[in-house]
Amino acid sequence: MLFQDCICFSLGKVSRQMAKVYRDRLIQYGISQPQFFLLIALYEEDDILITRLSEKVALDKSTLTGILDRLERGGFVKRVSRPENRRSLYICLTVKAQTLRNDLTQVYNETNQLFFSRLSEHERGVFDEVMRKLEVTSDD
Amino acid sequence: MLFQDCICFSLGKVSRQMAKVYRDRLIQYGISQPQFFLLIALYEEDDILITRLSEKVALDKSTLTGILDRLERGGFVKRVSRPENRRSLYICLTVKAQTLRNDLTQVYNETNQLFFSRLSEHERGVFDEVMRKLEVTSDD
DNA sequence: TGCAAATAATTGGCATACAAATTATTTGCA
DNA sequence: TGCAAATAATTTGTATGCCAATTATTTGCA
Repeated sequence: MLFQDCICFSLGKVSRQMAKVYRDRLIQYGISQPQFFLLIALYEEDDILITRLSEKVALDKSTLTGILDRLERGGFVKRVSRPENRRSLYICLTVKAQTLRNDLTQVYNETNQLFFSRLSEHERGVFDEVMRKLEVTSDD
Repeated sequence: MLFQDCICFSLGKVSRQMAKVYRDRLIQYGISQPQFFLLIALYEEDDILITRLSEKVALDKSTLTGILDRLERGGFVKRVSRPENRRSLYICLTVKAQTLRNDLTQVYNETNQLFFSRLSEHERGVFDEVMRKLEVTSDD
């Protein structure tokens, strides 16, 4: 089988290329693409547990620790501890992040639209279905 | 737009999940998924320049430096310098890597087949076309 | 021919990304 | 009630992955 025919390689390649498009558009805001996706996830659902956030963005909790460190250092989020359960930490958007909400949401929509618009209605439907079918759950 | 509808997020998520499937199957050979893909690319075309290899696998040359370091340390490849051009380095598979060729090619084909088989003939065609359309060249 | 520009690869710096181990806290059951 | 098991997050270690800068070599042109 030719190298280019590998689904995993193909997905990874396009994924990296697309990430760069986001990177270039996010430089002005001082955040990376993974940090950006976390903020978008938090715009959708603020004040949530790290474990919940890690499920949402499909990244290991230990990966989030680092990204959240940098987002917190940049003043975009805060780790909030509540007395009910001192084990858990809630991630909350700061005023700074709220202020950027419109801007970042626009980058989010426009960039996705940039790629989305290359596909026909039919292709979009099939693509979604294919992504759903390729998702890995608990099997090999 | 809902978070899950972002093409880039969707691609990255599935890409990471699929990488894990390869990872689990490669543990026994002592190589990582990126190292594996490099070897597969070399099985297809051995004795090639690093620059050529980096185009083939769509990774930055500086990224390859590290992966090749580890492959070389593991005895899978060698950096070969030729007198015609002392700037260039050719990457060559070792006997050890050649010996593993059948095994690794089988992992490569079987794992891809695992995912490929989840799609219908039509979906495969559309998927290829979509990946082609989403590739980023020199535009935003 | 000589030297600036181009090319090939590496280095250094930073940010993911995951797995295994660890810490702190809470649960649940004997 | 007490303590083992479960849970939440972090830490540690290793490996990507990219970019900008650097080193070494080769090209090409004035």
